[in-house]
Amino acid sequence: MVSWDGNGGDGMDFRKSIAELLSTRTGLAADVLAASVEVPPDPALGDYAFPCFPLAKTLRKAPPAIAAELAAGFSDGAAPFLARVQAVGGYLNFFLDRAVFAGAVVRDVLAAGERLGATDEGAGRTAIVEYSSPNIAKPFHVGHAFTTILGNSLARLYAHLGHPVVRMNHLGDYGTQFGKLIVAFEKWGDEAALEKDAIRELLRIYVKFHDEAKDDPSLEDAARARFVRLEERRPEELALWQRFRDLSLAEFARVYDRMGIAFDDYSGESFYSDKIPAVVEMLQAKGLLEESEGAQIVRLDDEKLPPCIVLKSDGATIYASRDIAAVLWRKERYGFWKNIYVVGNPQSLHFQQVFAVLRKAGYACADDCVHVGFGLVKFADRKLSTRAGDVIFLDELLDESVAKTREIIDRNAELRGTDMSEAERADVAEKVGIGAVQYAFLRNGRDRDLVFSWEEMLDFDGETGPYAMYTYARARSVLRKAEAEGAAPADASDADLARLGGDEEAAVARLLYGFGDAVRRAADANEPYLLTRQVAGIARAFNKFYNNQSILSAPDPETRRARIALTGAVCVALKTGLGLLGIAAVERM
RNA sequence: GGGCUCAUAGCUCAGCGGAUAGAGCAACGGCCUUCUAAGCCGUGGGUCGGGGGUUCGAUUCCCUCUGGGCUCACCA
Repeated sequence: MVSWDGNGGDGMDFRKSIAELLSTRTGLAADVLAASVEVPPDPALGDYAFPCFPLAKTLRKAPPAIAAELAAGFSDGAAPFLARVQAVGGYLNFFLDRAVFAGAVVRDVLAAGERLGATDEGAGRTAIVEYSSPNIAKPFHVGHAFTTILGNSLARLYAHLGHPVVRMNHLGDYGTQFGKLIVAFEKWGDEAALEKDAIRELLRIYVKFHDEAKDDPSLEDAARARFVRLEERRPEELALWQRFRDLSLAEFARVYDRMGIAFDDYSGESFYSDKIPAVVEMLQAKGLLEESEGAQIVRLDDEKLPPCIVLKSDGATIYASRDIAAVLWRKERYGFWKNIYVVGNPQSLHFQQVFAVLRKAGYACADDCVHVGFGLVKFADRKLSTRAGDVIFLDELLDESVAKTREIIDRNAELRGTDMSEAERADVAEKVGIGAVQYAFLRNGRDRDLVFSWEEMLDFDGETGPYAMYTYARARSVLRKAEAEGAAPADASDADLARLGGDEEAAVARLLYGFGDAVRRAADANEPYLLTRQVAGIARAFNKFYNNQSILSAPDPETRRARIALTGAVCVALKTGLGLLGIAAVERM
């Protein structure tokens, strides 16, 4: 029997077992063979396949002949987990014993529970994930959704793999813009409006400032002067800055709470500001700094990158110097294994420069810094623009989605005659509506630009967040009925589980089996969509099973117990998978 | 102009060098006296941007061209 590790580790590896069987028959190294063992495009062709084409040259035989010969070497009982081995063309196809396979998968998924796919391989290796990082006093719009949702999922994935995780929100809470806000608030600020809706009020006076500054350049000077005083930590300026920051954070927190997102560290730009002089000194001491056009720069010609500006010609710091200081501080504070930046693709060059400067300065940790970029969120016909007022607040988007969900819930409740309370309807609408938005950002690879469309965002048909959540709710509904009749997933015996040999059941089992691998691949590539697809696949396979087979009215008690167990395993996988994407599961919808 | 990135069905996108290129949406046709129809089943739909090359085999790797997007010093 194949060794089996229900926690999703490397134990239950049929590919490896097959490679070992092939190794004894061909004399080739098992790990080399494992690399070429693949999964056929159609399950009817088998569960695994070994292409014999590469052997043709060394064996001086036609691939189909090699496949046929190898197949003959696999007599019945070559391995207990194999039902049969068949040569088709140049391929050697392996069929797993379905009942053994499905039964083993279901048993182990149920045993793993919410630890499905979890490992402790990351123990002692801290992963820092920097994400969201909004600017204080600016609207939190859909453009911020990508980094926030993506980063949240990555943090959860790393934690699932055993890494200590530090979730960092690198707030944009410093700079001349605060001088502007201080000037603008003293001139035109509205106390009541600030208390009521801080960001809208701050945005209003910020826009007002720019309008007025066109006719009155002295405003810009005043703003610079106030920022200098802020840097000197004068009480008056510091108090206003602190207030703007606190009020903004409180508003951000509302959105974060709704999405189940939290941070361990809110050290933003202001925090690193006093750590920059030491960095400049260090670069100077290492002879890396150079003056050019009045600015202090580090040349990166040998890295084939444009020079990195560390100090502006007026001596002020710039975001590159802040980010360099941040890496060094984080290394000292957390001793990170990986320092991950979930920041849009347009900043790719910036991070290359920052990492290159650190490398030149001799810091090995530069190689542990990773920029995880992603595409822009834009409208079909134009860019998202704060200035043009073309923003959709993330809150508004969530509200729309929740409202749409609520309509569907009410309609369905009437149709089905269910007894959902007002409180439950509200709770479910909130979770499903928000899950739909989160899912939309995790459905595809992160590199592509995401064209925002209300229509698509609020379409809950097909492969969407609500689809996966609906499937879970449906499966839970079956289990509740089973429980009411005294049956539970854990009741199934090995003999019962041997009944899971049908096409639909095997398809579900295959996808459940791939769960752990999907989690690891998603983390390795920093691509949560790899897990999203696995979750969607499990949901689709279960729906197909659900529509074609009876669970509670199965033909016999053994099959019924087995199918209840399978349904339980699907619930475990869906809830765990959605959780890793940052999406809540609901019991009814 | 340099760099990065993308180009696959009408639309949005998957596709670790391997079998007949897949999914969802949209379109069309079916399925609620039986476990939730936000579901399931079926049909149609493709010169994988163009051209070379490597390979037993290329949507996948290399080169080149075309066309988008982002970026290239004092905003982040």
